[in-house]
Amino acid sequence: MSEQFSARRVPEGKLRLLQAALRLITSSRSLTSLGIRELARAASLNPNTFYRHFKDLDDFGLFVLDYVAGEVKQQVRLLRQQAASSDQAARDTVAFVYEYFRDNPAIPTVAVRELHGPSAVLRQAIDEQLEQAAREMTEDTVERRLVPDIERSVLLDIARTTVRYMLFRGMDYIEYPDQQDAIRLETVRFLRRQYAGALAEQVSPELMSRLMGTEPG
Amino acid sequence: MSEQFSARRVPEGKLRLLQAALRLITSSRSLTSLGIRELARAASLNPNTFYRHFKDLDDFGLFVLDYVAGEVKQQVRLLRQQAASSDQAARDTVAFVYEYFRDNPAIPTVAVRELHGPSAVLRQAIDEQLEQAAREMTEDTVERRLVPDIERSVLLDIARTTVRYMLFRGMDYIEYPDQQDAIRLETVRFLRRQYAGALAEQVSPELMSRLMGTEPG
DNA sequence: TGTACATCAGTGAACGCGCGTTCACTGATGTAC
DNA sequence: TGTACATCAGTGAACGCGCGTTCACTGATGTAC
Repeated sequence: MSEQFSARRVPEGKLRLLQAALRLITSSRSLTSLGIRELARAASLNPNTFYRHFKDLDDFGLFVLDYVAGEVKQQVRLLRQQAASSDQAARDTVAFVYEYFRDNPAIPTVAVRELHGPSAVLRQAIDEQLEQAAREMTEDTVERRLVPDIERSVLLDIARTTVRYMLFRGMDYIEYPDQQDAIRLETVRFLRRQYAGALAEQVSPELMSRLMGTEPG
Repeated sequence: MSEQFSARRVPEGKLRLLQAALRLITSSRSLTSLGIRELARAASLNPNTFYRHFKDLDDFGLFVLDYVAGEVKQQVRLLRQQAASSDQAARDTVAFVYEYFRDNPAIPTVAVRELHGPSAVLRQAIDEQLEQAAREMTEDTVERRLVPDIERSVLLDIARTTVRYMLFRGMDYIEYPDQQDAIRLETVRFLRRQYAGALAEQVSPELMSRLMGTEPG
């Protein structure tokens, strides 16, 4: 029903190329290394159809990334709604994200591969996405008072690290299904350790400094 | 002088191909996506010379990785010698590693790109390298009593995370020279926060748990 | 409501090019006697 | 010590193939009057 409108707006071929890219990425290719003919073949289309919708592969790459960003944004909204309605523990949030990765493996895969990949344009696009995710996570932590009394800049710092941590752990989560419990557990421990450390340093920075052989700050 | 022996053993062409690969990787390519003719061209060699030394590109990839691993091993030995002779702070260790990355950008680049890249063989090889680095770091921390009273398994966990953290921050360190001070500082903070967190949790795990909404562990 | 025309999303054939790989050859170095 | 031969590291030409890209065409959908 509602398909009628959206399906008419986005042409069949464009959609098929997008889906083919996501499939190819998941089965161990990197977005940057895909070819036009390879994509067309995987989408059962004439190679030429590519040019009906995209200028070149960079153009296509950004389109795929845009789609992925949209999906993630939607998922984050969902996550925050759930978090607001119940008092969800960090553990559940972690589980939620990893389950999402497992069900949509193309998303963390493309992110992790292009984050340090050869294309500067894609790198920056991914970086902005991660920065936004970190900001959302910080907001969330503050609003829900999960960890009181930690400076906002420190929270943001932790969020940035955590987002990247979960991204690369997400790849393990997808690849080794038998380790999923362990990965979730380690992730929660990582998060706790970070917040605990931030708290401890606020309580007695000079003790920590002596311990680590560095100046406070 | 000492060159005579090693230079005779490793043929000119093989060396030139290796160097070409490191150069190409640094200037924004990924090891997996290099071509035989591309390598030969960059090394000013006949394409066919490649086959005198390598079976195929996978074979070559492993050779490059072996070389990189050797370089890193040597560097780690150097680092530990320096650390043993002076009582070097974490800050200096961090600086040392980042300077090394900046002077040898191909090393972190190839590691970060192939760690989650399409080739399972290379992924595993990199993973083993990182695991070894984490073990060395843990050894070091214990021997030098940098952070007393933290369980060894927790130290290893922190080391693993730190190695990966420094790898991807290393990419920023190379790419944005004006942010080098900031990156070093953030890295030290990250390290401190981890150790501080581990300590805090050992001191009062139940407080932390209540704070984070998770069971201890 | 019907008709004429434009636009859009697709196909198919063809192009020139760079790729990986093979074969035949060369000159230098190492080894046996 | 000299000579004959094998091995090694390189070159050059040629192959067939898949690639990106272009041109000409088609049928369906949207729009103007």
